Amino acid sequence: MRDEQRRSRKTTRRTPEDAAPRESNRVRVHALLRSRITSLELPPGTPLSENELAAELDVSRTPVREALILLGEESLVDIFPKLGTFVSRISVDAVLEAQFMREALELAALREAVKLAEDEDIAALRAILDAQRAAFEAADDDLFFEQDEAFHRRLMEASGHRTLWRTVTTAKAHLDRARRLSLPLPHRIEHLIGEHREVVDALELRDAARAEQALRGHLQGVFDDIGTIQAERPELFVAPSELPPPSRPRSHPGLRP
Amino acid sequence: MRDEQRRSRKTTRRTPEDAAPRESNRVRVHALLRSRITSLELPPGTPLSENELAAELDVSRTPVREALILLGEESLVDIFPKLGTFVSRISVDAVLEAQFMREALELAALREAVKLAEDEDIAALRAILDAQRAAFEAADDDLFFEQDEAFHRRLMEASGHRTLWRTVTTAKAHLDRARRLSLPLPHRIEHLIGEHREVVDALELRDAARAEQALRGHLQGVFDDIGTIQAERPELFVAPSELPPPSRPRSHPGLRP
DNA sequence: CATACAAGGCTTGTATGTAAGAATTTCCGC
DNA sequence: GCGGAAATTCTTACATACAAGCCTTGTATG
Repeated sequence: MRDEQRRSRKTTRRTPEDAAPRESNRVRVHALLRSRITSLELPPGTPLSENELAAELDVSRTPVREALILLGEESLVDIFPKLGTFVSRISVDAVLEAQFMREALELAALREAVKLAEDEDIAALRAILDAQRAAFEAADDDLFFEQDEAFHRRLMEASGHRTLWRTVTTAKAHLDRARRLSLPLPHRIEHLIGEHREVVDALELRDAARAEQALRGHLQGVFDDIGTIQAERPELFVAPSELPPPSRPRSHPGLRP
Repeated sequence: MRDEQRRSRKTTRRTPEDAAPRESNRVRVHALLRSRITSLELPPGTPLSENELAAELDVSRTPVREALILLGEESLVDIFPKLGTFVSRISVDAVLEAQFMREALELAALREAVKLAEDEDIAALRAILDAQRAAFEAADDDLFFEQDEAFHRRLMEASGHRTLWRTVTTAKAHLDRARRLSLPLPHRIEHLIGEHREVVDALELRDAARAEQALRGHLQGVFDDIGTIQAERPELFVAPSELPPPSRPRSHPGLRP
């Protein structure tokens, strides 16, 4: 199984695809697991065994382990030495910090975007808005989330800060997991799109105060939903300053379909 | 951090030493290298070989490698696959982003601290100020830096955001390396202490506007110094959007005394 | 029946071996 | 002397073997 990776290396010639130095297994595994966690395909509490993941993904333990360490650094998994690794439960503390951080960074960027945004930026944002409405009407949750992410990312790019999105992404992870659960509420969705539009409108008019107010309200509104979710799905959360190491179940639900 | 989570198990007995479950080699190596890099003991451009580090630190390559991957994630080292790993040069882009991020987060926290700070917080901050002045008079650069860090950290704690400091720390890393070089300028130092004091004064008076203005000026001033440093020590910097993989020297200067 | 206890199976942490890329050096043909 | 290919030697990426801790569970013993 694992021998397939050894094939096709001795190439003397270089096809255009080869020019891009195939990303490492560690990066791939990290991206894959991250996606599965933030999409709730792997819900909080799920045990993640290095051995099982290595077998499933057909790589050795090494890149899997390295990916898990990185996820642990993002607090997306909890690693208990000699005991096990688990998808982290959603911590109210972590969500609060993430919300604070996101608000501080996105608002600061917005203040600069008001001064710097070009027509091109406005157009790109409006295009994302349209795509998001289309996703809503098609009831495509995944696509809707993608476009939501794209909107905030593009907004930050308009402020000239490109590398900063990475930091926001890390902070967003815990928020996103909770938000996924709130999507079934259909009235929220249309509201979200309207809030996005208001930000763009204010941005186009170079109205810093209004833009800031609109974005702040938007981010706060998203955050408020989380309280509702916690009441409905308490098992996904962990109370502040309490973190019980989950006992190790023999079965690993959710890993194999 | 994540270490104290293992308390309250089925222990029949626990000696005091056992209570602290000896941190892993990976964590130790990571902390050590990070310290050496931010203190400029390992200057930008220094090659870091997994084998050499493992031999020097008397561990295997595995924890060394994992520590390097984490440092790469923080952009403190650049890993070129199959080529080598090097202490990253100071990127003007990265410094700009770090400065922006730090300013956004610390100012947002300060706005909350004005509302929340207790007498105890003010007293702690003033104590740090005294210690910093003492370090200045003793011409102890390392201690001065420690107290500078302690000041900003304590300020953020006063805002109630404890875990956020970790994020700021990551952002600060690049800034700190540059700032280390500017310390020899003695007139700056006294100025810094004065700026710190002004922040505390405004905080005590609950004067949000003045506190914000003082902290913003302080952070900006620190940043301005970096331009001077870059002119004096260009070899430590890398121009924006240019990243030449450094050729691999046969000797590894600076690693062994 | 209850309980102490040891064995086994899981986990992560660490060490080490193997593969393959990239830069330098060497050496051969001319 | 010079050019270029091959050998050398470094590197990281990956695979795997071993060590040590923790939990479950079967079992013997009171």
